[in-house]
This record gives sequence, structure tokens and C-alpha cells, in this order.
Amino acid sequence: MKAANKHSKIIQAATKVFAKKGFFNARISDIAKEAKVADGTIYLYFNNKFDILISVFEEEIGNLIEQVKKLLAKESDPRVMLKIFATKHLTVMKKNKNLAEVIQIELRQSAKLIKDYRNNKFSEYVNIISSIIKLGQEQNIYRSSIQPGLAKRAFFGALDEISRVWTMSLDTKYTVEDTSSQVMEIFLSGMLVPGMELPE
Amino acid sequence: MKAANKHSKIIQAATKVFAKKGFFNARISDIAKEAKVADGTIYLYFNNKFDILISVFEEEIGNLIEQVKKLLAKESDPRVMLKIFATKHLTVMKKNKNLAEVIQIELRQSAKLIKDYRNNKFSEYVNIISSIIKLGQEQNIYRSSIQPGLAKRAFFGALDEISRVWTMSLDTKYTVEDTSSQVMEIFLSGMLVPGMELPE
Amino acid sequence: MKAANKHSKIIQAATKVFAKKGFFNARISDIAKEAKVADGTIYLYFNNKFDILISVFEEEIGNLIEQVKKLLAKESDPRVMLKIFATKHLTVMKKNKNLAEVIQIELRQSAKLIKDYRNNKFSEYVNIISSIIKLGQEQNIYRSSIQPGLAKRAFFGALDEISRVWTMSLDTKYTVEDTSSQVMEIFLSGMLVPGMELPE
Amino acid sequence: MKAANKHSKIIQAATKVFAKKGFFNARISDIAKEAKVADGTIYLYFNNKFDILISVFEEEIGNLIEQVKKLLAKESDPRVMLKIFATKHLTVMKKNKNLAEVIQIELRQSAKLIKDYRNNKFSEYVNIISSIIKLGQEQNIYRSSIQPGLAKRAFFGALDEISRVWTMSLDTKYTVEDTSSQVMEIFLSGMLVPGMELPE
DNA sequence: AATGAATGAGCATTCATTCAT
DNA sequence: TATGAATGAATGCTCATTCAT
Repeated sequence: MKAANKHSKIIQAATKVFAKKGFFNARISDIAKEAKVADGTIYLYFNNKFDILISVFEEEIGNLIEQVKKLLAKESDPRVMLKIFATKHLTVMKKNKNLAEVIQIELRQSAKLIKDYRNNKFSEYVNIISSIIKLGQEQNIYRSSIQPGLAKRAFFGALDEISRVWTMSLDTKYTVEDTSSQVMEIFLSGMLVPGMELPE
Repeated sequence: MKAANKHSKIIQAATKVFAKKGFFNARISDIAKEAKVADGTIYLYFNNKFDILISVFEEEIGNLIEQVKKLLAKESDPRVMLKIFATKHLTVMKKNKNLAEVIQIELRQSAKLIKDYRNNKFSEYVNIISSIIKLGQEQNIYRSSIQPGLAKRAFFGALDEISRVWTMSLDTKYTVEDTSSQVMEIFLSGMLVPGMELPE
Repeated sequence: MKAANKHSKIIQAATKVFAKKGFFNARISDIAKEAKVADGTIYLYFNNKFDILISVFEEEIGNLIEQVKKLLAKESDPRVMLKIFATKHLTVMKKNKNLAEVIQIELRQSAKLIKDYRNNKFSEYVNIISSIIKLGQEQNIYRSSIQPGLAKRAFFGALDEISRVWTMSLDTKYTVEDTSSQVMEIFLSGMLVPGMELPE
Repeated sequence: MKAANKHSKIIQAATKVFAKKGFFNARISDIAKEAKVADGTIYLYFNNKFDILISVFEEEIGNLIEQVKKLLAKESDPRVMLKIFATKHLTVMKKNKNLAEVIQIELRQSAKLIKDYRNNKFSEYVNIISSIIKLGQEQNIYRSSIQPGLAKRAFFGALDEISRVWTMSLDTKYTVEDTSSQVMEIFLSGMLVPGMELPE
């Protein structure tokens, strides 16, 4: 078997095991067994357990970025672009619960563990949101009062929290499409009844 | 020393230690040292390490709920109420980074660890949001098309993600008031320029 | 059980296990079992495996130094003093093969492992020899041409190599008394037939 | 490359690595890298790691024996012969610290590991000393009271301990010639001032 | 109630050895 | 012969929990 295959197999296995048990409760032997390799083999491809976690992020989020960017390239309306992002994110997270959990739980955990590790891929992913917002502001579609740096976090946080609940339960009450539309309505038009003013 | 005192002291210590090191990297002896009691003493008040974590949530979030509810009791405009929630949440999280981290990181981790554990306090806290939304819908201030169950998550997720970034960095770029206003603008009026329609 | 007891028990056990298996082949669990304590208990008294080895030296050689010094205090003739040293060393090494092996084998090994570790007790022990030689030189009993720093090593090396062979085999061909006398004859009068000159 | 070459290359590499790191800390991969062969190749020439150690002894000490015997063949005075042995031993050990360490440390370690292994080459080497002593006794140059079996060990032990210290430090206080002369003076004439008697 | 010494199960990692190529 | 990727047994050390005092 080629090295690339085995590296990838271990990443796949680790994503599954981390999602199921969490990083700290995951055993190297669990990952090895899942990947159908010997424990020692893992150390031919990764420096240590934590390195596996980092690699899982980089790889999985890297894929996600690629897919999202490809979808966005076909669209020019910043309103639609944001919806594409939301729908894609929710779709992937609903389908790939392993990845969803790893992002939601381990990503946070990891950031504390190694201060050095700059989660570049993750930042890159979230920054897609702010670049869409900026684009919309240039086209006078999004208000100039919106701060892209805060709005991207609010938008991502909203999607993340929703998909978090999905991973916890088997909540199928809301479809991706419904949820996505609802989030878009909130973020684009807000929750106020038309004509209703902001307080103060 | 009264038992209540010691129980509380351990909770305080644990909140601090969990926030600093994370649940898995925190040692019972760390908590004991921080609380200035013997290791064994902790087991007179808690069943096990995880039980401490649960208790930290219950206590800290319980306090938060109490404070928020007290503030909301004085207000009747659902728009202002939501802003009060946002401002209070962000204020507490910015001030008490220990609690912020425990909520953001450990809460997520814990849910996986014990399926049995119903995070009632946490649910109760988030449900404050949906009850405000429902109230606003009854008063025809919030659109009836908004689904409170989804919107509460989007709203909480937005606040949570923003405060998450605050705990990670020493990001003081945005004040609580600015941030709160920005989030309120997004959630109440959306990001679209007035008159601009939703796509499709 | 008092701490002092347990510390000592572990030292005793470690001496036995190191002697039997060698440092690298000795398992912490072997020592724990021999000392009738739990594995973890060992780490309450020692920092790590190597620390145990160092402690074995310090303790065992410390005892030896004490005994030798007590014996020497009663004697003033540097010729007899050297014989006392030789006899005591050989006696102890023949009786306590564990200690003998630890000194001969592990002492050497250890020196390589930690450059920092100054084997003070061991140096102190060997320096007893050179101080006797210096004393003899002052009394014009030992030639002034003898360099105490080299002679102490030659003398100790001779005793050590002889006792090394004793630990390897069950060699009882030579008694301690015979051996000691023989070594003394060599070191005091040399091997030459009286009147025979040094070459060159 | 011829097999003989590779076998020899591995021996050379192993001597170097064992000396530097010690047998237990030496890795097969270290030796392989040093010998510029693949790890697996080593197992075409040696049964296992320990077998390499044995082979290092056999080869290196074999060379030493050969050289010493060649030097001794030219000399007939047992006093000079012993000095030749001492000088040659010290010279080689000072020059080839790798070999010195391997002899001093690993030789001892190994004896414990395989009881079966008869260290023939090493015995042969040390027996050169006793055969010189016997020769001197026949020529009435060495006292008949000297027991060659004990004296050889005392003599070798003296040389070994001195060279041990050399390998540990960068001790250049004593030259080989000074040291050799000093050892010869001690072993041939003893340490007593002429006319001074043995005690008792 | 409080202590903290003692316990021992549990795991990341290493490395001698094998074997398919 | 030679390679080096793969194996998996082996172990020092940690730390949550217990319990004699």
C-alpha cells in the first residue's frame, strides 16, 4: 500500500474515533484498529497523538474550503453566496457528523493546548464569510454599518451552534433547506416585523 | 468551616482550574491545592472528577440565569430584552473568562461523555432567548415566520462564537456595547440595505 | 508504615533487582513487587527510575564509607590501614554480591547517562585510598614517587576486578584473607624478587 | 560490495555507536545509519542486537591480542613484557575510547545477559598477563609467592580502572608513559620505601 | 470531617525484528 | 543481497480514587 493511502486511512480513522470518543478518550490503538494498521505504523506518519488531531483539521477543513470555494465561484450575488455557504456548511455537518464534532469540540480544545498552532485552515474557512460580506458592502447590498469581522463570527457561530445540536441528538425536526432559509432570513432581514424600528 | 463553604470553595477552584487547563488536563490535586483542601476531601463533596464539572456548570450557569432573569423582569419590550440578554452574556463572558471557557469548551466535551446528563441549566439558559422571541411574536414585533427553536440557537451561537474568540485572544478591538449593538442590528434588522430584497 | 521505612525498603529491593537483572532490564514493577509496594508508590519517593539507581549508590556506598572509616579510625599504620581497606572491601563485596554488581556494572553505566551526576559518594570512597597513601608518604613509609591519584585507581581497580570475577562465578578458590594478603604484598612490595631491579 | 566488507563495516559502526550511547541506548537504526546500510541488512549478518555486541568484542579484542602478542614476541624480559602490555593497553584505550568504553561497560553488562557466552577472547587477553608472570617466576624474577591468577586480575583491574577514568573525563593530566611507569613501579617494586617491611 | 499516603489500572510511544518487494 | 515499511510487544510513569488514621 502506498504511503499516501495509509496516511489518509489513518486520518479517516482518527476523524471517526475522535468524533466518537473525543480526543482525550481516544486511544492510539483505537485509531490503529479502525485504520487496520499496527499501533506503531501511526508513528511513521505522525509525530504524536496531537499531531494526528491537527492533521485531521487541516485535511478535512481543507476539503471543505475547496468545495465551498468551487460553489461560490459560480455565483456573484452576495446574498446568494452567503446562502450557499450556509447550506453547504449545514449539509456537510449533517452528513459528516464526525467532522462536525471534531470541528466543534476538538478544535476548541486544541486551541488551548498549543498556543503556537495557528489554525490557518479554520481561519481561512471563516474568512470566506467576511469576504462575502465585504463584497456585498461594495455592491451596496449589505449595510456599511455591518462590521465584517464581527458578523462573520455571528454567522459562523449561528451555523455552528445549530449543527452542534444536530450532532448531539438525532434531531431531524429541521431540514437543511429550512434551517438554511431561516438563518438567511434572520441574517439578511432580521427578526423584526417590517417597519418595526430598532429600540433606542 | 461549614460544609457549604467548602463545597463552594471547591467549585470556585475547579472553575478556575478547568478554565486554565481544560477538564482532561486538570488534576484533582490541582483543584485541591487551589481550594486549599486535601485531595481526599474533594471526594466528600463530589462523587468523581466529572461530577465536579457538572456542578460547576449547574452553579455558574444557575447564577447567570438568576441575574439575567432579574434584569429581564424590569423590561417588557422584546427588542430591548434581547439586547439585555446579549449584553449581559457578553459582559459576563468577557469579565469571567474562566466561566466562558468552561461553557464553551467543557460543556461541549461533557455532553459526549455522559449521554445521561441532561444539561438542564444550560437548556434553561438558552430557552430564555426563545421565550423572548415568542413574546415578541405575540406582540407582533418579531415576524411569525421566525422559528424560535432555531433562532435561539442562532442567537446564542453568535454570542458564543464571539465570546469564544475573546477568551482565546486578548482581543479588545470591540467593546461589549459595540458588539452587542452590532449583534442586535444583525438579528433585528438583518444585514441588507433597507429596501433590498431577499434572493429568490 | 513510616516513610523512612518505605524509602529504605525500595532501595533494598532496587539493589537486589538491579543486581540480578541490570538497570536496563530491571522493571519498575519488579522493584515494586520486591519491595511489596505498588508501582506508583515508588514515585512518591523517587523522581524516576534513574533516580532510584543513584539513590542506591548513595545509600549503599554511604554505609560502606561509614564502616570503613570507623575501622580505619582505630589504626595508624598506613600499611595496615590499606590492608583494612582491602579486606573490608573484599569482604563486603563477597558477602553482598548485589551491591558488588551494582557498583561494578551500574556505576559505570550511569556515569555515561548523566554527565551532571557527580558521583560524590563513590569519589569519597576511592579517595580514602589516596588519603592513606598520602599519610604514608608523610610518614616516609610510602615512596614519595608514588602518585596518590594514580595509585588509588590502580588499587581500587585491582580490588574491583577481583571482586567482579567473584560475582560472576561462584569462585571460592581464594579466600578474602588470602586475596587481601596477596594484593597487599603486590602493592606494598611489588612482584619482584627482592634485590631484583626495575627494567631500564 | 563484498560481504566481508559489510560485516566489518557494521562492526565498526556498532563499536562507535555502543561506545557513544551504550548498548541499551543504542538503536539498530543508529548502527545501520552509521554503517550506511538498511536496518534489515544488519540481520543478514547478525542474529540479533546482542550478537553484534559479542562480535564487536571478538573482533576488537582479537585485534588487540594480535598486536600485543606481536610486540611481546620481540621481548624476553618478563619485567619489560609486563610494561609492554601495560603501555599497549593504555595507549589503545586512550586512543580508541570507543573500544575502551565497550570493554569497560558493555563487557560487564553482557556477562550477565548471557550466561552461556564464554568470553573467550577476553579471557585470552587477560591470560597474557598471567603467562608473563609465570614466565617471570620460572626465571626467578617474580616471587613465587605471587599467585598469577590473582595478580593478573589485580594488574588488569588497575589498568582498566585508570583507563576508565580517562574515558569519562578528558583527563590528560597523566601521559600514557607516566602512567605506565607508575603502574610498573607499583606492581614491580610496590609502594613501600626500600627497607620498609610488610606489616604483621 | 479531613487528611494525604498508597494504590494500580491505564496508555503513548519506542524499537528490535520481520518480510514483501 | 538489500531494502525499509510495517509490526506489536513491552514499559515508565500518571493520576483518579480509596482508606487507615
